[in-house]
Amino acid sequence: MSHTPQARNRQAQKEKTRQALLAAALHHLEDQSLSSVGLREVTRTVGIAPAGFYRHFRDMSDLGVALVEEALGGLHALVRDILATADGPEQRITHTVQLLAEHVRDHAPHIRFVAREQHGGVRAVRTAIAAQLDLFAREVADTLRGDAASDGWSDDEVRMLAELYVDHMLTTASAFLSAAEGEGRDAEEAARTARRQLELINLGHRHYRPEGPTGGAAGQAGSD
Amino acid sequence: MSHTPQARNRQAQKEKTRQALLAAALHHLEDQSLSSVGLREVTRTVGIAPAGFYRHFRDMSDLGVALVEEALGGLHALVRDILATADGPEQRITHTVQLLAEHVRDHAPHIRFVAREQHGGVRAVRTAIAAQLDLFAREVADTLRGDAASDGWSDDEVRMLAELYVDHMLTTASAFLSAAEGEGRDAEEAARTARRQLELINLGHRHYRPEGPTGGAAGQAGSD
DNA sequence: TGTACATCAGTGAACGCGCGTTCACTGATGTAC
DNA sequence: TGTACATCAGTGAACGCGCGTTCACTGATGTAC
Repeated sequence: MSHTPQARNRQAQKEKTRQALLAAALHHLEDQSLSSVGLREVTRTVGIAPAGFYRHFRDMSDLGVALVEEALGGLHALVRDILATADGPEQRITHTVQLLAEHVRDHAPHIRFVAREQHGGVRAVRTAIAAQLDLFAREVADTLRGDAASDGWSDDEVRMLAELYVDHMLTTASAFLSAAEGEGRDAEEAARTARRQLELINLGHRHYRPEGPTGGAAGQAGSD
Repeated sequence: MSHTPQARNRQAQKEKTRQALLAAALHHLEDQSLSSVGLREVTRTVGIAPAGFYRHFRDMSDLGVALVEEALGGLHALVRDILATADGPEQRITHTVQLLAEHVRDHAPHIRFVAREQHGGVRAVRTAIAAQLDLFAREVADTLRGDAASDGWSDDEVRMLAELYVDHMLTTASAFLSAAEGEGRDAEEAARTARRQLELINLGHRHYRPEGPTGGAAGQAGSD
C-alpha cells in the first residue's frame, strides 16, 4: 500500500476515499453519536493519515451533513413509491409498512444515524435533517391534496396530516431499529402496531371536518 | 470557600452537591449530547475537584440515568392531570396541548435532554427513557380502556392507540422546543397543528373497527 | 459538657493517552507542447 | 511518443491540550462514652 493503491484516475480515487470515510464514520455511528466520533477514529478505519481527512471534509460536522444527504436523499424515491401505490387503502398500508421494514433492514446504519442526530448535538446536521423531512412532508402533502378525503381541507390542514404521516414513519422506523437490536418488541409486532395506527389515522382523515381554507373560527358545525 | 462551604449536616450537603452536578450537566446538555459532555466540564461548573464526581456517580452515563428519572419521573403527574380532564373532547385537546406547551416552556432543558438521548449514544440512558415511556403508554392505555370508544378493543389495540398518543406527545414537545429555539415554526402554529392532529386521531379512535380480542383475521366486516 | 475516635465529602497532584490541527513534504496523475 | 512542468491526494511528524481515573490526604461532621 504505497502512495496510491492503484494507478487510476485521480478524481475517481478521491471519490473512493471519500466514500470510504463516509462508510467508516457510519460504522462508528452505530454505537456513538456524531459529536463523539473522532476524526482520527475514522481515518484509522479507512487507513489514511489523519491530515488526509481535510482533503474531503472541513470537519466531522461537515461529514455528518454529507451523510444526511446520503441517508435521506435516496429515500425520496421510496416515499414516491409508497404514495404511488393505488390499491385499496388496506393494501396501501400493508405495502407501506412492508417497504419501510425492508428499507430499515437494508439501511439500518443510515436510519439509526438520522434517528439519533435528528435531535442530536450538532446543529448543522439537525438542520439538514429537518430540511429533508420538510421536503418529505411537502411531497406527502402534494399527494394528499389530490385525495378525495381531503376535499375542502385548507393547506394547513393537509400539511398537518402530512406531518402526522412523516412523524409516524420515523417513529415506526425507530421501532424497527429497536426490534433489530433486540431492544423492544420484535419486527412483526412493530409492523402490526404500525399498520393499525395507519388504519386509525386514515379513518381520522376520512372523518375529519375541515375548518375551511381561511383557518379561522368559522367551520366546525357539520352534517355527520 | 474552604473544605465545606457551611457548617451543615453531612447528608444534606452531599445531596446539595449532587443536585448541583445534575444541574451543571443539564446546562451543558443544552447544546451537546451526553456522550460529549465531560466529567471535568461538569465539576468545573460546580466548583469541585474532578475526583469529587466519583462520590456521587460512577460515570457520566450513571448521571444521565439519574437525569432521566428527574426529567420523566415528575411527568407522570402531568399525564394523569391531562387524562383526568373530563370536559368535552374539544376542551380536553386544548387543555392537553396547553399543559404540554407550558411544561416544555418551564422545563426545556430536561425535555431537550430526553428528546436527544431517546435515540442517543448511551445505551443505559436509552433504556431508562424507554422504560419511562413504556410506563406512560401503560397509564394512557389504562385510561383509554375505560373510554366508550374503546368498546370491543383488544389489549393490543388499546396499547397501539396509547403509543400513538405518547409518540405524538413527544413529537409535539419536540416541535415546541424547536419553536423556543427559533428553529422551525412558532409555538402557536405548533400548538394548532398538534390540536388538529389530536382531533384527527380522536376521530380515528371513534371510527376504528376493532379486530376483536384474539387479534386474529376474523373481524373486519361491519355495520357502519 | 468534654474527649477520643470514626466517617467520608471533597482535595490536589500526578499519570498516560488520544485528540484536532498545522505544516512542509512526496510522488503519482494530468496537461501542454 | 517524449519531455517539462503543474496539480493535489495523501504523508508523517510535531504541537499543545484537556481528558478520565488513581491515590494518599485533610479536616469538618458525627458518634460513643
